[in-house]
Amino acid sequence: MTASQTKGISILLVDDHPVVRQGYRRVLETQSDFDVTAEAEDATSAYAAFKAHLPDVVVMDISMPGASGLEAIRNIRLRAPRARILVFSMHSEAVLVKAAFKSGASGYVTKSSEPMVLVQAIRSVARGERAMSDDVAHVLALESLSPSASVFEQLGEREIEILRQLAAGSTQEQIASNLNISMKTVQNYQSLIKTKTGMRTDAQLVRLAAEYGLTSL
Amino acid sequence: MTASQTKGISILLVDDHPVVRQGYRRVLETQSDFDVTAEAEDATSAYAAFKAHLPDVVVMDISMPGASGLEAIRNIRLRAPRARILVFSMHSEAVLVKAAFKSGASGYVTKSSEPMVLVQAIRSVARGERAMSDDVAHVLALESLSPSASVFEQLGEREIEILRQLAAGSTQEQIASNLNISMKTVQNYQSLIKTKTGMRTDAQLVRLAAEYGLTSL
DNA sequence: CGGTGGGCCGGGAAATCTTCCCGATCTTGC
DNA sequence: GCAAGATCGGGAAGATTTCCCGGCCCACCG
Repeated sequence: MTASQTKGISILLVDDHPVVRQGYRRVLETQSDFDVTAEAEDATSAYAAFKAHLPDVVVMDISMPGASGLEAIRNIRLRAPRARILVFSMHSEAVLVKAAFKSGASGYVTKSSEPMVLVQAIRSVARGERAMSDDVAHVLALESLSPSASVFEQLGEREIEILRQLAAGSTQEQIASNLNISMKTVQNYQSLIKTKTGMRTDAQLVRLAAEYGLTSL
Repeated sequence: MTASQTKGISILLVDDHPVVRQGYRRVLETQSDFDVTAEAEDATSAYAAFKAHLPDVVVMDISMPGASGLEAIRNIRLRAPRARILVFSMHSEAVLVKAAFKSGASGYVTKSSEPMVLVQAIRSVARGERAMSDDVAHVLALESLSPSASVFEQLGEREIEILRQLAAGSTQEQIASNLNISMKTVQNYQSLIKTKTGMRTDAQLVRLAAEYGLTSL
């Protein structure tokens, strides 16, 4: 049923910036066996687009407003376990990379990579392999060696997402609404995050998050 | 000497992400009177590229690693006061926008804008006009209405010092001790600072302070 | 299987922090 | 002297934080 059976690789682009999507297209259309069949601009519409087009590979930025990109990945993989998702992100911090793979991503390429790195990575994941850019591999490799786990190591995915939104300046109410949980739960997580990381104030959390690239600032 | 005299608008692209630069190119090359003559990938090389090509318009992302994009703007305008610089950013916070214009930018367009918005903005700044995307205008307009004209200038010395320590991660208790005042006073200041600046959470205060260079981070 | 551990979700209650009110002092400038 | 404004803090109501608890689901293991 997918377009991949006979010839090219069909691709769904997910990014909230139109111009960046244009950039994907420009790079990808130089490859005759690539076919960009759809685009989506947020996590929620990503699954709809996936269902409608059943692309061979989803190329996705995970730092999008609102719902987490990680959740979108899980969402897609839940209903389509054979989906191949390639994360294309500004950040290469180990926490994020590991979270992405754990959520079901097949590859991870940073936006600072040369365009051809993205192209090669797409081919790899389309073949069912894992792929990542050099810088990501470097980060992961170092991470796997050091027994000194980063502060984030001990944070669950939910905790990381809440920390990210907190650091971005969202109020508890907004976070609760974004994640469809109660404010009480947000408060409990916030408190838990502080004890786990050893931070005492919200301000320290912001700085911690910024240090690890969780927020742009 | 520049290429603009007779026909098209020559453009220098500055962004640290190759793929994003491809996106610029793709959009801009649809315009027959545009001519993307150079690219740069960081703030420091931006001036060199400007000097070498003397483009009519510089399209620049200001959130780049290392040196501040704002500094690059100032750098260019210092030696070439007639340079036209259009900021193209992910963020539209009033502080950033104002800082950009203050540094010498001629326009400000967010990356979430439709591509044609960027195109029109480039034409505007090439004509010597100011230009910005709707969302940026919205933010600035609201800002100009609020009694907090400059958000920051209206803070007293004591308020700024407390904001600085807060943003640095100090607890109320530490601040009170440092300044030899009661915690209650610190709390009152903190509250006052929020209302004056329009920030709602501590996290937003940290980001505000960081954007103004109040804290290193 | 059933048990165990972990992540996720929230209630309860006391402690703490925030907000918005108020008055006090002190300096500055007219 | 007097007004303005910066600094300092109390009081009280409301919101947040902390720490405790139990329930749910899922993955792993004996």
